[in-house]
Order: sequence, then structure tokens, then C-alpha cells
Amino acid sequence: MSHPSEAERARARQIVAILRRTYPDAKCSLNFTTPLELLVATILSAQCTDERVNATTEKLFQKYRTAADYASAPLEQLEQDLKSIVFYRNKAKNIQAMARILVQEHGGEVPQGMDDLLRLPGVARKTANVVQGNAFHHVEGVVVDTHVSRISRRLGLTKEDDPPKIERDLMALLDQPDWLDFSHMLIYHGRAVCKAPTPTCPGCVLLELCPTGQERTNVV
DNA sequence: ATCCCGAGGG
DNA sequence: CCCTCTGGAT
Repeated sequence: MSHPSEAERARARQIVAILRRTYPDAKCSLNFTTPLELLVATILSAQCTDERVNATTEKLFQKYRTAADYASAPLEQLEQDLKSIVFYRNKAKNIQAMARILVQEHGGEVPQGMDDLLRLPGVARKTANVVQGNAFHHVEGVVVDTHVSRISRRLGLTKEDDPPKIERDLMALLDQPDWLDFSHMLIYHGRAVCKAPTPTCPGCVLLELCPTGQERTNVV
């Protein structure tokens, strides 16, 4: 899949066009006003709904305004402030370690480069792509979360299982200007229609272009 | 492959 | 009690 045919790229463009008509306002669902806020929110969003993250960060961002605030807080205090988020101990530890690197190596700011972002604890390609795309309007890759992985596989856009490999397939298949929106639209689609256990294929706007949907609706 | 480990809904 | 929500590090 690293060298998709022109037919495969054309099919991908059709999928993007339909998604754009269906989800014209798709965007990042995390609330943030600065790159630091988005970075913290995205770390918190692992295995957790954006709604729950937003409910937590509403208070969190009033208390922690700078990287130094996270860096200097007692870890137990930060843990308590993240208590309602799943994996809160890991996330508190990662956010504090991340903030200390921002203070010590980046003047308290969030770095824009992929390599610098990936060196931060709790940050892998998904989080780095979210921050680059939504805070810096700089798109180097495709955001591949569980929704993007699942739906890309169902649509036959990739056969891979490993998120970095899925990302490589999608980067080869999609036009770069579509990368960020593609993920946002699939995330909306995944929440509303193409759900993990039980996709509601009848009525899906992508049914005609989806091998999995064809299979499911023919059997049932 | 396993660990991390909360909240809301049925 | 069980399932759903939905990444990163070791």
C-alpha cells in the first residue's frame, strides 16, 4: 500500500468529498486557547472522551496557566486535579515531566518540530500531529487515533494494524491539504455512525464506497 | 503482550 | 456487574 494506484487515490478523494459534505464543520473537539492547553488536553484524551477532558480542563487551565505551573506543582496535587480522568497517575506524571522539559529546553513554550514533540513524555505521533495541526497549523502527518484506524481499515484504505503503518498508508493515499480534516471527519463519523462494535451501515453516507458496509448489509 | 485504571449507561 | 469511551510506555 505504500504506492497506491491512481484509482485508489481517486476513491480516497471521493470519500473525502462525501465526508466534507456530511461533516462540513468537523474540527478538534478539545477546548483550548494556547498550544500548551492543547498539548495537555491531548495527553489527557488518551482512552478518554473529549467531553470528559473538557470538563476537567475547564478548571485545570484556570489553575495551571504556564508550563512552570505544572513543573513546580506537587505531583500529588496534580494527580488530585486529574482524578476524574482515566490513567490519571500516568498522565499527571507525564504532564509534569513534559512541562519540566518545556521549561528547561524550550523556554516554557511548546516546540513546533516533530522530533522535539516526540521526545516529550506521553507524546507519540497521534498527539504530536494533533498539536502541530490544530495549534500551529503545520501538518506533517495524519492523526491516527482509534477511530481513524478502525474506519480506514473498514473502508479498505489500509490493511495495517499498527498506527504508524496506517499513517504511512494514509499519507500516500490522501492529498496533504486533506490530512487534518480527514481525521477530524472520521472521528465525527466514528462517534456517530461507524462505531467500534456496531456500525450503523444502513444509511451510512459511505456505504457504496465501503467494502465492510457492503458485506454487512448484504448478509443482514 | 501487558499495564495504566475513571465515569456514565444498561 | 458488564460494556463503552478510545493512547502511550515498557
